[in-house]
Amino acid sequence: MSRPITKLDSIENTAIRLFATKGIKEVTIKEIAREAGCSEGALYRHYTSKDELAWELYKREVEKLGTLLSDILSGIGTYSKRLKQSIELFYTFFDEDPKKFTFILLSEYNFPLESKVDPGLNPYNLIFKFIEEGVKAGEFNFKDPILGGAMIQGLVLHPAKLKASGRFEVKIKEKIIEVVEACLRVLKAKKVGAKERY
Amino acid sequence: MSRPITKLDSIENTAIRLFATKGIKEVTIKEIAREAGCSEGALYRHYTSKDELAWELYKREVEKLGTLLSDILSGIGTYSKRLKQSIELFYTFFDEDPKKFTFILLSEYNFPLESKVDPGLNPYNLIFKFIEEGVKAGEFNFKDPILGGAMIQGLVLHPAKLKASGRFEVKIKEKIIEVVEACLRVLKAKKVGAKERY
Amino acid sequence: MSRPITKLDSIENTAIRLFATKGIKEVTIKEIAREAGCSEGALYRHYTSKDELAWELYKREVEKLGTLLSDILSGIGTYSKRLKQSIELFYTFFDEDPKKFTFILLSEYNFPLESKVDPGLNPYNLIFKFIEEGVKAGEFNFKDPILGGAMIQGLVLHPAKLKASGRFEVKIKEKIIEVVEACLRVLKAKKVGAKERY
Amino acid sequence: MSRPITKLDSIENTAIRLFATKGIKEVTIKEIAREAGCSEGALYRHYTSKDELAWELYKREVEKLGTLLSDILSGIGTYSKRLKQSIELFYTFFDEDPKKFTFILLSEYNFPLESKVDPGLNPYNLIFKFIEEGVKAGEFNFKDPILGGAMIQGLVLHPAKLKASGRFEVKIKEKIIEVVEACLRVLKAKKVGAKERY
DNA sequence: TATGAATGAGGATTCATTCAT
DNA sequence: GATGAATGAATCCTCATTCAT
Repeated sequence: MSRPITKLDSIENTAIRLFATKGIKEVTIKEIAREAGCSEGALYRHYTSKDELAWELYKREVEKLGTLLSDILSGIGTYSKRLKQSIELFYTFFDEDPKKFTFILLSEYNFPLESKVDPGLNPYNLIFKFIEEGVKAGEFNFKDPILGGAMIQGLVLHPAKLKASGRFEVKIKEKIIEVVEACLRVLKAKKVGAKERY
Repeated sequence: MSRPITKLDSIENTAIRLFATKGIKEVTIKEIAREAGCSEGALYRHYTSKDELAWELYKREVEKLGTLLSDILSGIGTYSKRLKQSIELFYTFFDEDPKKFTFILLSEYNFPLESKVDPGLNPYNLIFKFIEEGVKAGEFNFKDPILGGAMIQGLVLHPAKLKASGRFEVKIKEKIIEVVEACLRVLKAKKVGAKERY
Repeated sequence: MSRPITKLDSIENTAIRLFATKGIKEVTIKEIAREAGCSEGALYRHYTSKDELAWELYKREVEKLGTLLSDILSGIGTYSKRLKQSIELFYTFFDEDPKKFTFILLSEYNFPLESKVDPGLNPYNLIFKFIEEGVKAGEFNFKDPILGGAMIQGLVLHPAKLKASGRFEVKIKEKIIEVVEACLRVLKAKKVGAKERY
Repeated sequence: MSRPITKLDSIENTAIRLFATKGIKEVTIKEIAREAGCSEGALYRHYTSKDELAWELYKREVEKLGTLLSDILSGIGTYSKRLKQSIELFYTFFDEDPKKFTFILLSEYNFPLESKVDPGLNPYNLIFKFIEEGVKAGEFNFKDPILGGAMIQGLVLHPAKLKASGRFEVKIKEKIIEVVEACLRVLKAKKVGAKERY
């Protein structure tokens, strides 16, 4: 299903792997063509430029993730349960290809501001909306849902990013429970008196 | 105080601003020279290459932040208090120059692996060590301090990063209390039964 | 036969002509490209750098000459005869392209010391070996064959070099007999009493 | 006498040493200034450009050698004796500074054709004239004195050049007698029958 | 007068893109 | 359609020369 079947698949798999591993600027058309086993000119049959190629592949992967995420977040069950399923999704995605994961989740800034992923499939948007709904539904207890969403995103993604960069040696999937618990503490816990805290 | 005073200051301020805004690869020597109001050759009086320029500026800024952070984390008071002060530091630093902040905290991967910031001033290292100590001291209650550190880092930095990218419209400093509380919930809260959670 | 046939031939003929005429450092890639009627980038399809281009052309020409010389020197006939044939070879080679001739025979010092022509095709080496053999065989009568070889080399090449530099107006091939005779006098003549000489 | 006394001397000695060792193009003004212990600007007080500096130093050294050579060649004694003295002069000059020697005697082609050493002090010219006179005087027996001069020049200089390039391991001064004898054989010996030769 | 920072034209090289085959 | 040689603009960097101090 995810194996290269056509020549186009092969090009795209090669390209996204290279982009994710080395960064867009560091990958040359020649290199993609060589590793994909096609000519340089062939790439221009499907994409009008290297930048478009990078953007389209990025967008597709983001939206692929966004589709899965959307299915989970709009599913049934408590918000907490769906949050947990989302984190499992992220970390599964991460384990399949850590470099690609960070490319997808951390390189939006590589593209021009006018390039936009479908907002209904933008993982960040989806999480914001989800947290907001959870708060409205009374399951999450958080004053500023946007801030909450941002924090949850960082809390979940940063350990993966550190691992991908080689600075954090763990099996990321073994940490799912702890990460989920941390999220829920952030989102659900009753306020504690300031005195108690410091 | 933060205004360019000498020509070298001007070059460096310009360069780091451009690097932070567009990414290192996207900035040309010509562009730095033009915006700094000097010749291209002048850059090579102080730095042997564009890459060295980028690395030195990056390293300097990281270590500047690391020094301040180290002072706070090794200071007196409870771990919670010092954590709060650290977050205030980050968000102050962020407000001074949001683009620079994300450049400093998110671009280590732009540099060759052998380039290393002084480990005693590496903000990530410092936070890991601090959380670990807090756990040992019994003030933080967390099984895996490395994971805890990674989550805290993401939780604090991601809202700032989103703001810098224009996707999150808040005054980041107004959120300090909420962010601190979230961190403490992650690090201190008693375990809750699984049943209660989902 | 010596006309450019392919584009690569044209590049190489142009390059070696320019290198020989002006010196490697004085020739620019732009200039080679313009005179060869191709783009600058085209040069890099065949050679990884200007220096490699220069070295490869130099090496090829030296070894071409070395091959012909080797055939002659290892041929049949007296040493004197083979010496004569060698000088005919040099001067024929010279007449084809005087600038190239001096480039080949006088520019070894332009290249890094670790760059080495195949020693079995190095004209200087070949001549040294030949003179040494001629002395051993008793046909040449010379105490120090290395010195003898060096003198013979200078004696033969210097007239050509002067002519190439425009300071010596003769048909170099018309001088073959005189040059051969001079060589043989150096290599064969009985010693003369010192008194008689001065 | 040849020690640096003034700052200008120091600059010039440094410059010619560097030019002779590395080649003109490979030497930078900065390098000369640094090694001579003066500023870059200072060089322009005495010379209008680097090329002029190189040319003036070259010219001076050639003419210095030319002056000594002229004294010898126009001196008294047989032509053979004066030839011997000339060779002693060359090899003494060589031993003092082999790199400079080759620079002086083999780099005329580095300069524009319109740059000319005083013809009365040009070593090549002097030798040509000397051989010609020796032939006219009946002491040398050579049909084409220009060719003879060219051969003698090569015969004498080439061993030195090889030594300077590291390809010929001898004490060059110990070879004076053999070189002189070789020259005289070239210039004086009676013709030998062709039959006898080959 | 001496300095050396600053200049900027010029050089080698890269690489996205085109297009003849 | 597919190829990959050719293009040449754009990039980093060098260094002779100038000139403010």
